[in-house]
Amino acid sequence: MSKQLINIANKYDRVVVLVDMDCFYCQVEEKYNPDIRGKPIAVVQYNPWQGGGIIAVNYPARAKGVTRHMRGDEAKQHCPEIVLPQVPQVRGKADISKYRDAGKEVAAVLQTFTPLLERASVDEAYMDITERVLARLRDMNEGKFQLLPEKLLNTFAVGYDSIGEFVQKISCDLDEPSDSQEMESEEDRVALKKSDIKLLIGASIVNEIRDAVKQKTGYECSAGIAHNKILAKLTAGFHKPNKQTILPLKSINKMYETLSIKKVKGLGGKLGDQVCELLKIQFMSELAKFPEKLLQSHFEERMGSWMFLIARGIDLEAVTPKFNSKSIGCCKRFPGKNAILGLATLKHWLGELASEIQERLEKDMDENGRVAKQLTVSYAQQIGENDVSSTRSVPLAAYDAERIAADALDAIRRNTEFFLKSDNEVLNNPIKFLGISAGKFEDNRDAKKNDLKLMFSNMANKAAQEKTTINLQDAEVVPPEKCVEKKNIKSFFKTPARAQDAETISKPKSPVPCENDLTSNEIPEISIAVEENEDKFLNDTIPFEKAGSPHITSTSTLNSTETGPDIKQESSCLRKEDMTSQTAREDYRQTYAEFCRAPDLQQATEPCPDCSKAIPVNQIQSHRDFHLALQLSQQQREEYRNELKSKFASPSVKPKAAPRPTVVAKNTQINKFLVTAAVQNGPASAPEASAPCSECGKTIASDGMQEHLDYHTARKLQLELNQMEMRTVTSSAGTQLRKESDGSGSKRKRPPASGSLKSQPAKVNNLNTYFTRM
DNA sequence: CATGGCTTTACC
DNA sequence: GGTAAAGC
Repeated sequence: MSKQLINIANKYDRVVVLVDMDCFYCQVEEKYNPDIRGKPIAVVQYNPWQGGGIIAVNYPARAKGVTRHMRGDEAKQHCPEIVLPQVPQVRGKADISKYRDAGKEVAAVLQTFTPLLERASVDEAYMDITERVLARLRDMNEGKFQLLPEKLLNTFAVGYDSIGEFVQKISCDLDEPSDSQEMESEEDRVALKKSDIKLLIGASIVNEIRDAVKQKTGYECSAGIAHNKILAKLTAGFHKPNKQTILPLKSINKMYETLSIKKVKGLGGKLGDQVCELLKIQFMSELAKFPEKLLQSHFEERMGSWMFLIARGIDLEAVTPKFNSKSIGCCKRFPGKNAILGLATLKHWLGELASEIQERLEKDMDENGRVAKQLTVSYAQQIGENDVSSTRSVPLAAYDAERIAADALDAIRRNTEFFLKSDNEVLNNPIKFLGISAGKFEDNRDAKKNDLKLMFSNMANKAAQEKTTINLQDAEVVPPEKCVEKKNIKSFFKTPARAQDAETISKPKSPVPCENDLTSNEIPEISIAVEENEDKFLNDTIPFEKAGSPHITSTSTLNSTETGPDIKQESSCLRKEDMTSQTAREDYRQTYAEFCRAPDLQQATEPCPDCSKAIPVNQIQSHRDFHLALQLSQQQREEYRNELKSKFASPSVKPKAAPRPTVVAKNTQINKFLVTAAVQNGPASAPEASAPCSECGKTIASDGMQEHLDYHTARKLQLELNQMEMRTVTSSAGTQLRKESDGSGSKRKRPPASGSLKSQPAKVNNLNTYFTRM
């Protein structure tokens, strides 16, 4: 289920808006602390190092030269009177729920204007307002609506000095059919003009949207108005704050001439660098000189097509309704000497993260009637010089912090063969980053509520989606029945046996009204869309056993196999005190053994004959193998074959550390693989260290690593050879296969947004009187 | 050690 | 499923 695309025939038919809150975190702070309104403000994140990291700067502060990427102290130098509100700190980490809630509040207002709202981040949302534009156009033609100048306050048009100039130009076009210098057909000219009119009307609607946001939430925002998402996003940045910008079709080419490729969303990172370097270009206009095939050959097939189109101002990605995020997670870094060294510390932070997750998941269940089914834990370990990150997923059994923490720990431990040093309390490899996230949400509303009406409504919606129409009626969906029997649901998912759970259940919930209620009545013809509605409803009939089916993981093995009951007890003891006292939490380190422990003794080494570096004696053999492998990588392709064959013939390389059954050749370049191997297992490796295998992710003791990697190398070589042979023999079959898997989901067509301008002769002359007045 | 803490997406 | 990249 990749991105929904619209039909290319409709590439200019939509009116797409990107609403972007101006320095949002600062606005939130200003709203709740009127004393600081209008002053220079930068929101900083807790870290006391040099005054904390700045994550948002308001415009008065920007005027003084304060930027992101500054620390609080530096900001003070530029602007001594600056106010530096702190992101709240809960459970020893930043807590941004304040801003999340504020973002939701804004999105709820936006949603009253169209169900085609796609939240892109906490402070950004795309809207497809095509339907509203067409409706207004009809009203104008019927004389029910007049586009007055005040509807276009704070509006700009790319390529024009003022919006008035743009309006003037549109009306001139209307009057003078002969636009000499361009070789356009009459039909093209009319279409172009109509697209401008739609954008202009769109701008008037966006002004109303922004007014509503300001009036209902107090927040200001900027917006870009264009025919697609990429351009809307780009355009929103042209005039800020509290302004809006139109991108007329005809201005795209001129704008592209000076627009750096790296400004385009998706090309701002390494890919953009690659594009610029490989093609020796810098601006978007230059990108249009390359044929699609060439772009596809340099990059991925899909990416090449995307680039080809966006170089022409075309982006077919649909605005897909989305209000809630698909995953809920939190994480924390432990840089430098903050690295987690001991099991007890690890448990501590997993507990904190899990606790936050539980809280947010419960809130999410209340608000959205859904439950997460998957838990993903990610972590980065320091191994030698570099940090190696991994993620592992397990079923999410219950919204229970202790269970989540235990399962997360279990997942880490299961993935790491030499997790602990011999004393069973100090980690072999320090942890520099920890994250827990929950996803794979399933609907959790009572099956009883799935009455026929709801079913029908959603099936109709599904059918409509398959027909891939967008209009308001079709997008209309019964809003999620929130707050339905949540207690029952909750008690089902919890194991009441646990004392903590009982507590949570009895904890009174504040009777928060559904946020949609606040605004949904304002504009009666629009109702609220449910995110990803189709398939989920079909699953609603599945009985609860499935949803709540106990995931029998080894909480018990956790106690028995590893550390024994002591640490677990210590940890839970500590937790209870932690919850009550902030200072107790800060002192957690004092109680942990690993902080009082002497470092391990160094192991005996011997110089390597090849590189003369000191290598632990028990690793010298594999280290020399490593040199051998490097040599091998420098030889020619033909030699790989021979090398491979001899390698397989010899029994010295065999899969000793049992690999996963589904090892796939990831890097087609063998050199790349060998380089990675060198970095991870090179001479820098600490004695007794273990490392995750760069290929299968499994943690392997360093002295066994080389053999393990050799195994992968051999396997890769074999796979590559196989692929080479396959390609030469059956190259056509390969392409067929790719097409088949690509074509099904991704290129779903969508017919024109109903009633494109072509089908409706716009009585543009009515506009004329207004236009000339501007 | 030094933006940090998010979230999403595409690819393998 | 896991990783890397991207962007706010």
